[in-house]
Amino acid sequence: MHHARATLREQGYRLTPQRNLIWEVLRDAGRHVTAEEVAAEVRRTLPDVNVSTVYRTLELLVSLDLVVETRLEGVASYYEVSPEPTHHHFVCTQCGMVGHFGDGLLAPVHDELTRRHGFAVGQIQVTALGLCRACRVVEDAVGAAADTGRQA
Amino acid sequence: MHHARATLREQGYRLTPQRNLIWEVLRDAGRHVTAEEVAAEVRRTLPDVNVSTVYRTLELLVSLDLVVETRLEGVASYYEVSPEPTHHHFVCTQCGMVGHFGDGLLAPVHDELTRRHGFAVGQIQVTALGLCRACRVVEDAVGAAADTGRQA
DNA sequence: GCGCAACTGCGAACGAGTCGCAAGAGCCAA
DNA sequence: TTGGCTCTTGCGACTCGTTCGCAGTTGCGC
Ligand SMILES: [Zn+2]
Ligand SMILES: [Zn+2]
Ligand SMILES: [Zn+2]
Ligand SMILES: [Zn+2]
Repeated sequence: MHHARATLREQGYRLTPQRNLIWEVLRDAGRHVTAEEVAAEVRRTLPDVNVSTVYRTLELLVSLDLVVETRLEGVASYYEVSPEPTHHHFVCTQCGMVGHFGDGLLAPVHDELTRRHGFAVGQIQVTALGLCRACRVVEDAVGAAADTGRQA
Repeated sequence: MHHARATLREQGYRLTPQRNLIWEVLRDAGRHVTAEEVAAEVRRTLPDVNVSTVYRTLELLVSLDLVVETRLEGVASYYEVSPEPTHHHFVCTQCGMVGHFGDGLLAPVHDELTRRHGFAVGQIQVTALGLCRACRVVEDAVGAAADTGRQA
């Protein structure tokens, strides 16, 4: 288990029931959750916890490197307990499935930016959008019949 | 120069002053601009053009592959006249400079997703955040003296 | 236990983007 | 040239994720 509580205390932050609970929810979720999802889950125990508290706490946890935030295009940010190795995401535009792949695959990018452009890479955000295996099957089946996918 | 007008007409879309102007602004900008920036520039000529028209037109131009839209984490989308080969961006968090790098560097990612995960990649969004060469120099100079960068 | 700064809840505000609708205007055909 | 059909536009209201200010509450060092 992470030492979120310890880290908070060490840094001089107060240990409140809200923070405790938000951390636990996040840790037990074991997947990518939005702030709203966290709030919903948290409220099953503490019904009066406000979204702003959730946002503030998530921001705090992120600043302490206990949680990582991933913003994918346009939609809500996703939060997850800091995973050991840096990773990136691929998201199925059909069913919403989120998958991971390692940062190592981006080595050529790091290289190019560093060597050719003298750019000091802070973080790289990569999100691949597409269709997961399951949805691809469905798509194929459906696509065989209908193809009126044009919009005026 | 692109044939936006021709393309529009060919596809049966009407050629309105708004669309014309929005296209010109985008083409003459020669860089990444947000919808709001486009709107502001457009209104210097046609003061009554509404944001929704700008959004609708940008969406249309994107659908015709005349313009590409790039969403970077959290902030507004930015638009640019379609560049020849697919490319991605690196953004200086200090001065806002935006650079490009080719899609080829992501080949390993494409491979991994396709082969290992059976994922049909639609598009990949990559944005590297960091410091450009120029800002790195400044940073170094400043960093030597002050280092009270902690927030409570 | 006390007190005060840190924290929370609340509600209002934000900013990007979308939508429905009625008025306006391309474009084609006559 | 003139209809006039339909695509477009402007407008205003709305959404949704997120942030903010403030007044009231509470953790925690004393
Ligand atoms: Zn799927
Ligand atoms: Zn993840
Ligand atoms: Zn810079
Ligand atoms: Zn670009």
